[in-house]
Amino acid sequence: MRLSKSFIPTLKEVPSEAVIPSHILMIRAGLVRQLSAGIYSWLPLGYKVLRKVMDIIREEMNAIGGQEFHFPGLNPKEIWEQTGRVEAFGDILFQIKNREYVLAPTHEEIVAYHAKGAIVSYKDMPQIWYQIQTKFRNEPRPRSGVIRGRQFIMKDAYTLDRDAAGLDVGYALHDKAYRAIFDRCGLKYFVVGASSGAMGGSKSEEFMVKSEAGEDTVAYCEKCQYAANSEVAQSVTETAKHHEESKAVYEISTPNVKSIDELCDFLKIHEHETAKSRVYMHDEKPVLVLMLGNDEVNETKLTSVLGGNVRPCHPDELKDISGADAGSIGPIGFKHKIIADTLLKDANNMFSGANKNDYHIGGLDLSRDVPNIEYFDLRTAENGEKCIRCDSTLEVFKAIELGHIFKLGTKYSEALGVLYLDEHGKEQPVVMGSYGIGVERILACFIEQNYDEKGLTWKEPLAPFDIHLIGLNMKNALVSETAERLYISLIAEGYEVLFDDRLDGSAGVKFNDADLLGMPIQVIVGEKNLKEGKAELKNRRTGEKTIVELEKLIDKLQQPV
RNA sequence: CGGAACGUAGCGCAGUCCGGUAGCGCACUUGAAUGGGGUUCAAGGGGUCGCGGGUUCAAAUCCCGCCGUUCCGACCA
Repeated sequence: MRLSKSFIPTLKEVPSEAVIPSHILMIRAGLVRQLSAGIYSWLPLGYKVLRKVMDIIREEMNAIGGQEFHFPGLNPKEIWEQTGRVEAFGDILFQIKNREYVLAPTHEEIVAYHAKGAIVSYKDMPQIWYQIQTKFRNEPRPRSGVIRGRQFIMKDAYTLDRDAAGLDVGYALHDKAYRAIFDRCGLKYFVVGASSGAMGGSKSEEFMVKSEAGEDTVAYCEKCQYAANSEVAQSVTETAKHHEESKAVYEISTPNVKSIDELCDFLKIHEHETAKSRVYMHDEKPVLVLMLGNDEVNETKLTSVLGGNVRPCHPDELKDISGADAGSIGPIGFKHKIIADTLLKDANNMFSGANKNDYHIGGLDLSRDVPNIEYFDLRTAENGEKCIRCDSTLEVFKAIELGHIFKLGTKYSEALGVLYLDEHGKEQPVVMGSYGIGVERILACFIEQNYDEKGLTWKEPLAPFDIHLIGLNMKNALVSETAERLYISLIAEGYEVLFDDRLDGSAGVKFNDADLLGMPIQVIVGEKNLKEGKAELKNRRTGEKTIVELEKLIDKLQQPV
């Protein structure tokens, strides 16, 4: 493709609305342009890469027996009401104003709708249905460019099976296909076991890419590949000590001491000699949660331990419940349920709040002084702690969710009446799985992992072009004739070539554009080398330059770099 | 939804405090020079100063309301 005739608007300056590297570079290299918050237009160069990603996805989905559909983005609201998801999605669901339609944020309902009455026998299954299509979600806060948008392209797949065993097979196939897709795209990723969440299924796994721009926090063990969302991640760390001699409880005057740090300073003690108190409302009944030292309560873990609704108490509720304000609350004399983190199990000689403002207690022995205490894992794993599986060191970092595979079960088939007859003539609900990939996120993540100070650094198979051919001074007849000839023969060799044939534009402009656009190989044709019948090859990634005789250029390209 | 910032030419920004006929750099057009790392010179074109209202002889500038964009947080099947 000739640059002189292409719409590839590059930007020298950093657009002010972009913050993360992939977003900045996607705009600067003319891949995308923003239309509105969380809504992007794909420009020709960006869409070319996106098509390559989609082709890889199609190949791998077809390889596991997937059949490609194209479902409508506009859906009748009625179907969404039947599964209760108009309410479940709430404000995230876009609703059309002048007709009873919604813009589909996902397609479980539509898949179930088409399966109903068409998948009627156990002989009709298994089925793998997928599509690559635009989804709409009214995100309250779009961010990070294409990574979190109000409109985005998703590959979503659905399996229809007769039973759980069939679902296991479909699930495993998708796991395999997803690994193949992300491997082929050249991404460094890892797989995280996720909580089943509100979708109502059993097992789910997330495919994640480490990134500062991520919205999930995960704990990861390099050695044994243990990976978990920090909402559920566990770790091994030092427990509170149990001393031989258990002191009696005594009260200490601690004026203006509120935090654990202040208490440790004031009493000259270690943080692991203290038990921090947090009060939550569990279905409108107070619960005291004790944590070791400064550990924070992991509210996801707390909620799954207690069940029901859990929220932190408001500051003005605390005095009524405990007799003291935050900073002086403790287990002794607390009249409601008390639970503690496992690190505190059987701890004694501990310091904690006295349920009396400006007082703390010492000599706390949890098993002696708190009769009905129960212990659970309630803390959040932190960077540098030990892996629960292999005792190696855990790394905790932010990550972007690229894909999610999910065992749905029969929630949608039951709600919409998608039933089949088994070999005994008995009516059964179809068992579903759903599997998503953020197509644009693949591209954004690839860029997050592949760029330098000059710009993008593509590699096969996502590179929009194999070769960026630069004719330096195209007003020079020899240069332009040679470059034109090279352009034709490179294409004849089967390369995808972007040809900078612009008549104006100095060498510096062309070099910088080529580095910004980041094709793997640059072929540079200029007067200097042409005098000796040579041209230059440059490896964009390594910056390595080689001067080659024109006749040998194509041979040289075919050698591994 | 809570907190904060910003909105002036295609892009990046100054001007706003302290009201008085809208500026800079890049990009663009024309001409010339240059031609291996964003080169140089000259001449140009392009702006309802986000929108609406108010104060004033006079508003990009002060006041009120709205909209938009971004960041932090909450939310995230």
